[in-house]
Amino acid sequence: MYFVSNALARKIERLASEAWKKVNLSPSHAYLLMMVIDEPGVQPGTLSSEISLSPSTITRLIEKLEDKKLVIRTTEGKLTNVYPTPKGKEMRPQLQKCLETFYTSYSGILGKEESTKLVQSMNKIADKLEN
Amino acid sequence: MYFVSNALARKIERLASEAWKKVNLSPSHAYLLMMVIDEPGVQPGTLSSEISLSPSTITRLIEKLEDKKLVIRTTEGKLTNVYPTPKGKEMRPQLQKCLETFYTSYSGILGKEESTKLVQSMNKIADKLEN
DNA sequence: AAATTATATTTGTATATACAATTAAATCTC
DNA sequence: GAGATTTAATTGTATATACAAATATAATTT
Repeated sequence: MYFVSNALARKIERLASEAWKKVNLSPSHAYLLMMVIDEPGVQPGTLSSEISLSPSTITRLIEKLEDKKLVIRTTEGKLTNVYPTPKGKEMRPQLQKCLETFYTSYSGILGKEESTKLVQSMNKIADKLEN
Repeated sequence: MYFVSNALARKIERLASEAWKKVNLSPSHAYLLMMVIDEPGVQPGTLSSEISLSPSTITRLIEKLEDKKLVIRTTEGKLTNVYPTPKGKEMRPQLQKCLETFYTSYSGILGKEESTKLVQSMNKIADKLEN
C-alpha cells in the first residue's frame, strides 16, 4: 500500500510535469495560478483546503509565482488576497491547454472510464482518511 | 487526478510514519531495512526496482541506515552488496509489528476488502503508467 | 588489445512539501 | 475594554525524492 500509492503519485506527477512543461511551471504552481485567475483575490487558506496542501506550502508556491510576476499579494489585517497580474491572466488559455494535454495523456493510457473511476475511488478513500 | 493522487499518497504516508514511529524510522527506511534483512547482500539496483525508488534515492536511504549502524555496504567492482548488521537484524520483529500496525490502521479505516481492492487497482494502474 | 559502449553506483544540486515556531490580527470573555 | 484565546499567514528548518553529471567497472566491438 505504502509503495504503490507513492509510486502511483510519482508517476502521475511525471506525466503532469510533462504536460505543464510548455509553460515552464510545475503542476502545483500551474494549478494554483489557475485558481487565482479564476477566483481573483482568493485567500491562501482557501487555496490550501481546495488544493489540499499545507498553508506553508501554499505560501511557498505563491512566493514563486510572485517572483515570476504572475500573481501579487495584498495584505489587510491578518488576511491576504492573491490576485493574478495581467501577465498571469494572459496565461489562462495556455494553462487550459496544458490541463487538457494532461488529461489526454493519462486517459489515453488508462482509458477514460477507468481514469474517472480511479479518481472517484481515490477521492472517496482520501476522504475516509481525513482526520 | 493530480491532486487526489498526491493527497492520497500523503495521507497514507502520514499513517505509515505513525506506524513506524516506534522504531524511529521513516517508512521508506523501514521497508528498505526489512528487505536487506530478508535478502542479505541485495544490491542497490535490485532494491531500487523492488521498491520503485530511483537509484540515487536508494543510495541516500542506505547511507542513513549505515549511519545508524543498521546495515553495511561492501563494494566489489561496480557492484555493491548491502548486509544487515546484528543490530539491524535484531529489529526484524519490531519492524514486522510496525508493518502490522500500519496494515491494521489503514484497513481499519477503509475496510479490509476495499483496501485490498485499492492496492490491486493502484498496482494495475501504476503498471500501465510504466514506461 | 584498444577503443567504445553499457551498467551500477554515487555525488552535487534542486524541488516539493511539511512541521513547529512565530507574528500579527481578530474574536471572545469576564 | 483588558486580557486570553483563536485564526491566518509566514518563516526557519528538515525530509524525501529525483535529475543530471561523475565515477568506476564490465562487456562488446573492431
